[in-house]
Amino acid sequence: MNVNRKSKGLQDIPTQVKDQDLINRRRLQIVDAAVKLFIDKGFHKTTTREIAREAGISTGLLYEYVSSKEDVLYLVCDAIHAEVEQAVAEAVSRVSGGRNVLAAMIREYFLVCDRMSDHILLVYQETTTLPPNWRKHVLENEVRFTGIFVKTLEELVRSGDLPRRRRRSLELIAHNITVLGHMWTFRRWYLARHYTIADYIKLQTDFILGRLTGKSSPQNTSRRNHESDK
Amino acid sequence: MNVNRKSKGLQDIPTQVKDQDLINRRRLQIVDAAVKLFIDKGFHKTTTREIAREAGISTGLLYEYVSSKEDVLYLVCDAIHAEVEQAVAEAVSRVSGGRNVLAAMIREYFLVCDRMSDHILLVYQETTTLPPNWRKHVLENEVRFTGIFVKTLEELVRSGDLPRRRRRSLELIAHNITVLGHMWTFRRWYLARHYTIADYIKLQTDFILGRLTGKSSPQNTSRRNHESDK
DNA sequence: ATTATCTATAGATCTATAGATAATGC
DNA sequence: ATTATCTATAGATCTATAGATAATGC
Repeated sequence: MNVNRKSKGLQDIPTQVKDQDLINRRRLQIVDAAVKLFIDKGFHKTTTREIAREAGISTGLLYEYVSSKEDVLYLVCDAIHAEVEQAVAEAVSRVSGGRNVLAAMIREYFLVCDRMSDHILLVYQETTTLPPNWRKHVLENEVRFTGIFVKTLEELVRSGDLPRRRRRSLELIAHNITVLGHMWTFRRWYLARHYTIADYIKLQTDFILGRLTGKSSPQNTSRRNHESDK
Repeated sequence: MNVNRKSKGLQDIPTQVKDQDLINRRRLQIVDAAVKLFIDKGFHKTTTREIAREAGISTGLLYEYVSSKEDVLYLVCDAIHAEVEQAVAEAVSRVSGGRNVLAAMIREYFLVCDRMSDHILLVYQETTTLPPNWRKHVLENEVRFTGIFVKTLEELVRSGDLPRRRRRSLELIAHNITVLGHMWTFRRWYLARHYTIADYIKLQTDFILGRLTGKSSPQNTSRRNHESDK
């Protein structure tokens, strides 16, 4: 699985090389190689030599594009975030507005979590390895991402599709949705034995939406009709 | 925070030393030292020398009680699990039976998560570092722990306090509860800025129980009365 | 001439052990 | 005599860099 093409992080890190286009290409090689190795053996057990070899460049050249092994990890985390975010944004843009947006968003998001399990897991495990200021940046990415769900929830409340509730309650629910997606990645070894991703989406959507609408019916399609905007 | 005194793992690892009592004491020293250091700097950045020094023994002696640095990590993970489990079991035993058991359990469990944030986070981050068979053991601990909630949920269904639902649905809810406790540990840096642990417990309990009972009232005390057993 | 790349390795570090010493219990 | 402990270090390894070489563009 490839990483996003235009991550912000690519610009943050100093380099000796002048050609911006070359920098981008090389860093993509490096990130792709590193993602593969880190997923396979973890950050600490991967050597800079291996990263360079996998990326098809020399160890020396690697250090023209990053100044430390941790730089590589930062680029990797940032790229993964960008890819998840883009995949979700894209999937969500396909979702027709109006009622059921939330269920559709959850579905698309969980599917991305399923596809990118290994990547998401990697970020979970290695974020603490980053130097503080970069860790902060990675964590802020998480919060920004959660904001997507906050926004949707607020719109649904405004349109009357969801009952009113406090902002902080909505925000926490957005975090819950995000984390329940991640749960599929870090409990997958167990969950996947008992549930398909489709089962998982179905059950979790019921769990999340059931609460919000105040209904206990397993189907979440039977809310107030609101067909006008489609 | 100290680790549990009688973890199973203490027996699993070979040692040169004969005196079982001494083995237990020394390994506790080692685990306590390692927990502190691992939380502080992570597993990989902690050296065996440091562990030995912090435990008040020589590096050589350390290797009489474990055969590798990873052995130490295993002991640590196992001890943390045991401590969390014991703390929850103890707290739960104080909870009066009948209705609201679940809310009370969630409360006690979340409070343990709050107290043991750093420890739980450590297990999350370093489990993948373990050799496969031990990782498996640690992951099985997680599932067994989740079983506590499954059991409670089943009892509530049986007693009629909760509406009927499929076993696999109950099981997933148990996982959700477990993971939402963990969420407080790995999003704490953000959540704690906006919510106290009391807020968190309140909101999450509403979220979880609201769904189960099919009620949207913020109070979860107003279910079918069932005072007879108290 | 300037920029990009590679080779070879200095320097630092860390795990695990071998062999020496101290403590214990018969 | 046996068990526990310590000191000192072999051996392995890894990151990051210095200096040499190749490619590029004027």
